[in-house]
Amino acid sequence: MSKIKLTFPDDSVREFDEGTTVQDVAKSISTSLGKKAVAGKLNDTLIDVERPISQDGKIEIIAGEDDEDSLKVLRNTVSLVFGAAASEFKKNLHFGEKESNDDGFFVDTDDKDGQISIDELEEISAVMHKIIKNNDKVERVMMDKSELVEMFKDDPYKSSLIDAIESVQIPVYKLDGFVDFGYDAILPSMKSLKHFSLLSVAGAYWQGKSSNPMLQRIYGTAFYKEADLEADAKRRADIKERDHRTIGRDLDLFFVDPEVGAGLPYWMPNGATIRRVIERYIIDKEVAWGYQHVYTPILMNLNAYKTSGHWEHYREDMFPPMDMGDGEMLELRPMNCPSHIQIYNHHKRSYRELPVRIAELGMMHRYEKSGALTGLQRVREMTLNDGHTFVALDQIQAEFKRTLQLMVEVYKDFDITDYSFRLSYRDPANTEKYFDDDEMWNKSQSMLKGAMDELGLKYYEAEGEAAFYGPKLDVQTKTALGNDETLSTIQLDFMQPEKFQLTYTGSDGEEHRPVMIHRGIVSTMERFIAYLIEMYKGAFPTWLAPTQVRIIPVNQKLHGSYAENLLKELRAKNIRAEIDTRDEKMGYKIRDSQTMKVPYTAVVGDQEMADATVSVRKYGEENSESENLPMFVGSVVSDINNFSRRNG
RNA sequence: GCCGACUUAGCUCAGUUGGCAGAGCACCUGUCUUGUAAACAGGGGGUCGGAGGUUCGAAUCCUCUAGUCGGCACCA
Repeated sequence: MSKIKLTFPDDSVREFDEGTTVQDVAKSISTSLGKKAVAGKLNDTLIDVERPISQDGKIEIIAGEDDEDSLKVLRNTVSLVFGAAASEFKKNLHFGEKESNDDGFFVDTDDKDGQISIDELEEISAVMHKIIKNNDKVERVMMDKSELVEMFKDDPYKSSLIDAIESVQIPVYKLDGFVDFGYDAILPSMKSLKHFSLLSVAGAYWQGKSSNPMLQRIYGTAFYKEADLEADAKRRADIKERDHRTIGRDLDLFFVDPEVGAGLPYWMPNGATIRRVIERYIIDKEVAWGYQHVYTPILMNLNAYKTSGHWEHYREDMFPPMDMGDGEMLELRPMNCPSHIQIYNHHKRSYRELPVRIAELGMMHRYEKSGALTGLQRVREMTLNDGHTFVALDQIQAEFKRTLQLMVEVYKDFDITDYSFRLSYRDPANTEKYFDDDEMWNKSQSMLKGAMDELGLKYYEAEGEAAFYGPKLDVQTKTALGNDETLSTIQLDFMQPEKFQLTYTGSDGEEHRPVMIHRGIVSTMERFIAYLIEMYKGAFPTWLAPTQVRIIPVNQKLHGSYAENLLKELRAKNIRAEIDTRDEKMGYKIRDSQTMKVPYTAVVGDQEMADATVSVRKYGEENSESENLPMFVGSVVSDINNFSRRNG
């Protein structure tokens, strides 16, 4: 028998017989590892413990209870058991795609006789527990693709999945008469399968295409330890507390009223204050960085959007045009770029002016599909912190870097650290969605990539995520619910300058075509504030908090004027302060101030009046401290001025 | 837009087999004059998302419609 060489994580190399399994390898290291091994990783690919290894390579034994890989194997196994249980429960059930990941697992199902309902999950769970109790082993066989094709010839989904598999021999798992394939690894024993739960039912398109039929997706999760499963359930429940819609209501920041328009948010005074602070901040910042801030109309003649390409490529997301009756068609703008092009075009431009940086808090309207609307995260009216820089070809790189620098600086002020860079390219298989110019796309995509490489920044690439006019660098974050969303974006656009025939006069006296860089730093006010609400869990840092100081007089009659005096001093320093004059007990007012997450609660009574102090309680702290008046005012001012960062 | 669930007072939610719409918080009034997370009492407030239907009778059953939520698809 021939030998193979396996390299272990510590770089040691050992020889094994060809056809040895992960199980054998684990046992050869120690008996206990042999027992604990749940899977192996051969050249970084997860494989089953019983899969024979027939080639040299890097090997790793997966034997943990809380690492990503072993959880994935566990969840694979639970989803196999789900398949067995569900097909016992419903006789004509078909299965689509499935996945296990660090959040849990899902299985897509389809049943012409009636879909699985949320109420049936409990019954299916019971069947699963029964299967787990009665079976101690999943049967593993290698099958020829042709055999499998025959076996599943009546199942359109499985047939299609088999079709997509390239190898001739396919590992197949059998459990209780249920046959399935497509798992990288399954647990060797059913012993550790107890702690799972089926979470929810949702629709999902077959193979992710909206033109395909919709299947029922069952979500679930599983852990090795009961405590982990409980902790996960708690985590899922806690997410609601972070949800910007919940906090938005509790702190009276904004509302969306379906009666007056879905996706059209109303900003209450508290939310409006946060927004105003951010708007002032970003305008000041951008002006300091050489942007010229403008105001442009939210309505524009439809012809401009025909010229820009929006009408051709973006119409689905636009509100229908208004027919003014005399041949004039007006359009609610979905983007600000054509407006800023008008600003650029209003004067004849020289190379000496470039880069020309035009910025605006631009209100725009997009007809988002009803199912996409979510609180402030996806709305139909939004105000974008928009900016368009018009540059010469040889200025692209420098301007791109400069914009990124601005972004990083702003993120620091907001303490945003959890994000990743995504280079968004067009989908080469679906080019009709995009402006048609292969050379332009290749050029601009490689320019973006080159700039990122040069900066040494980590990023990932995504096809099909580009704007219709050009590729983008997107800054990706996660919402409280764990969904990916784009916060900031920098986009390269060779198309619109062409369409609008933009020019500048070069040093050679000739007319040249500029390139546009679109960028949004603090996103739309709606999405950005939704993000901040979730990130801060509603406890805004002092510089952003709607109310920065709440003053509570112990007795309105005795301490009211002292409180008024304090209020006057705070407001003289532009601090957003208020007095709680309600006829309530102190404990009630303290509680309310904490619930509303006010950064500073200042209690004033006899003691404070006598010493010219305030009793200050910071948000989230249980103790209060006595501070003299000027010291307190000074500390709030410095807190605001350094963006409430702890280390100045 | 698609699949599923849901929609009862400003908010969170009860409401049995179809039989006089409820609670807590909030709001208003009064009493209490308050020392660091909810004082006490009383009061007002709902065409039960909207439209149609079944029924002697509908918050409850059926149909349509709008919206919300969880996903999917689409996206700042």
